Amino acid sequence: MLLPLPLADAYDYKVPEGLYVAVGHFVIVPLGKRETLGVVWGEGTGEVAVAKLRDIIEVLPALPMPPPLRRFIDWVAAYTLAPPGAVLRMAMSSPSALEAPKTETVYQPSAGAGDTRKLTPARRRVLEALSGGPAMAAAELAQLAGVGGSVVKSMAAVGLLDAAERTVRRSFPRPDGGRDGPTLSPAQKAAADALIESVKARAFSATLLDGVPGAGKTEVYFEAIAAALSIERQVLVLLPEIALTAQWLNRFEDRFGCTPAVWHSGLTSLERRETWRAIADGRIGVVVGARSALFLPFADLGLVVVDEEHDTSFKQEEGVCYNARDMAVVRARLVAAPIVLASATPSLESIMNVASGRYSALHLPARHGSNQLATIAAVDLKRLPPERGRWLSPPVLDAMQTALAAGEQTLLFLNRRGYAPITLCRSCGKGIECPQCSAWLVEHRFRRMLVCHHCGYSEAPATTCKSCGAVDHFVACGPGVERLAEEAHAAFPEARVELFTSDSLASREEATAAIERMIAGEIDILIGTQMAAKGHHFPKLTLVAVIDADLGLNGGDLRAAERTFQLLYQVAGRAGRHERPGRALIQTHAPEHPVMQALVANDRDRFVAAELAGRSAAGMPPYGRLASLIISGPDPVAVDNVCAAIARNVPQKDGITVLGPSVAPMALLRGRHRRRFLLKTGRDTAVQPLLRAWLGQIGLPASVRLQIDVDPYSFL
DNA sequence: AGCACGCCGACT
DNA sequence: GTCGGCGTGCTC
Repeated sequence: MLLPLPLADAYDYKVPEGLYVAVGHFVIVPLGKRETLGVVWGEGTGEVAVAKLRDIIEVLPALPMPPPLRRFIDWVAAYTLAPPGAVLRMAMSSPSALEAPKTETVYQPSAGAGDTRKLTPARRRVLEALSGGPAMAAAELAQLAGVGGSVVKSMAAVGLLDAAERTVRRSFPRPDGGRDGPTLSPAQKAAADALIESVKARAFSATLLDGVPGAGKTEVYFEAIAAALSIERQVLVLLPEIALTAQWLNRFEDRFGCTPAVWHSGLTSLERRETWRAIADGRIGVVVGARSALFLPFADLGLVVVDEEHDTSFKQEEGVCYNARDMAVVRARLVAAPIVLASATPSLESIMNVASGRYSALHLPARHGSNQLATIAAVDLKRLPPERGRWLSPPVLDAMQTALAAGEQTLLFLNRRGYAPITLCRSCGKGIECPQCSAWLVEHRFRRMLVCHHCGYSEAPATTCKSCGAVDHFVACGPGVERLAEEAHAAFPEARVELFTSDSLASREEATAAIERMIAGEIDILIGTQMAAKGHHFPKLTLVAVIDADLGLNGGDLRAAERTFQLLYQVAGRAGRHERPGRALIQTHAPEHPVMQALVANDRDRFVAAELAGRSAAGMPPYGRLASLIISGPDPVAVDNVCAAIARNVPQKDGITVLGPSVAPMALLRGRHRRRFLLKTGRDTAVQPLLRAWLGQIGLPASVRLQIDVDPYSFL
């Protein structure tokens, strides 16, 4: 029995006499003093004395967990070294879906109701209302026939109507794969045909769908979705949470006649339950969701699509550390279905997988005429700096002026929430820090708060410095989006300026409304964090200015250059996607940096080649493998003791390097002191057995946690 | 993850 | 005197 708890192993239970239990059944079992849900995982281990075993209480009236999902959970647990129960937990996110669905009583004419002449007019109308149609609930039937509820009841009592119980289920519209799609370019058509073939093959295959922004990747994989629908198999589309927008759903609806089922953290428990059930019994054809949708109990999954496959938000870094893009490939393999990975800037991992033949690739060239890529230019901040205390350089201000005069829109991109990233005391020079993390508190001027972006701690802005007692000596340092909005207002008082960040737009609805205002041309200057960079089409947007392109490049992160390139390439792709030519201006202190050079030359291949060469030389992914261990706890001494024990057992083998223990980036997070080890191996070394052997014996005091992250992404 | 057990500060 | 804070440990 696997319980959805972070226990090391499955638990054994007895099957009471007369209870039928099979592998995959959802059950309720006793655990200590409480009862918990579980899934029958196998015959039992026999490791616990039979006398100690307790009885299964109940088998739940739900469809058993499909075998491929069980195998997937085991696979993910083994790969990530997470307890299997912790992975199961992600696959049981809607426990109420396992309970018996609600039923209602519905009525049909009985066999003996043939002769209607002797009936009262009211009774006759009831039978007419039912004639030829489906059975109906009493209230609905009474209303349709224009009679009181008692008429229906009495007819049932005298045998004119047969009563039956029917489960109440939310209905989901079925996307129609048979509708005509848009006219595809020859290249799109060829790619779509290849994907349709792989769907029809009902076998595992992985395909990278690679094309510049606006090349029409979505239309191409929509054809694969249509093919899966036509053979009655289910489709899972994974999108970064941020890209699951009304715009995407509208495109889907235009193609398939209805919106797909969605799965994300914002669903109500009712929506989760109904969606979960309909996926399990196959009534839902297409689910689009964030990474957690990987663990849904598909009855017959026939196609997986991961859009924006390079996006770092697919990587979960808390609890069970996994990359949904990589696990999606495994999920597809276990159900023998094709997977499509789509991106304008594929990850180096995927590019390598294509080179090695594990994935095939389909390339979409830019479509002539309709979508020209923006011209990209770097602005050298050393030569053309903004005024002191300002962040918009003269070339950017000029371009904004021109765009405004032409009635066109500008996007100012800055990946920094709040007013200013640091608040310093001019008297003693100290910055205001979070008490629980090694991070600066960020001023949010509109909310009148200082906020830690790592743990959520906040405090009211004070006038007195905690370090030196100076009064009113604080000064905001550096730019945040709020400050940029202030500057844009000052420079263009007549322009309509709006902020687009997770702070200014509290809900999905507000974000949608802001996007609509932008599309309608009601905004002249949009100022946003990466929320604004992903997945939107703004037809009147012709200028994108990247305020601080160097932001992602500092900090010694392995993937910094790759991430910066992907983000800036995406942002630049926002400009001029319709008839008007777009411009992207990238403010940087390092115009000579290979990332900037590749961007300006619009040469992705050159960037990829340079980056791959560097990774290869360093033995880093995708040429080598990494695992990170984070040891954390409130007491630094206890943390160091555990680190010492881990360091004593470091595996000694050729081709294995262990770095650490070192103070982890974010040395203090939510009040926990953090240390880190980094394990580096060759590409064909399996790191899991190594880590198991190494860390298996280490005893951990309860307050110290060891988190293993196989294939870490950010090193922060 | 719960839920209990257990050992030290402010209260009816 | 106790009510209760959450650190530690166990659950087939």
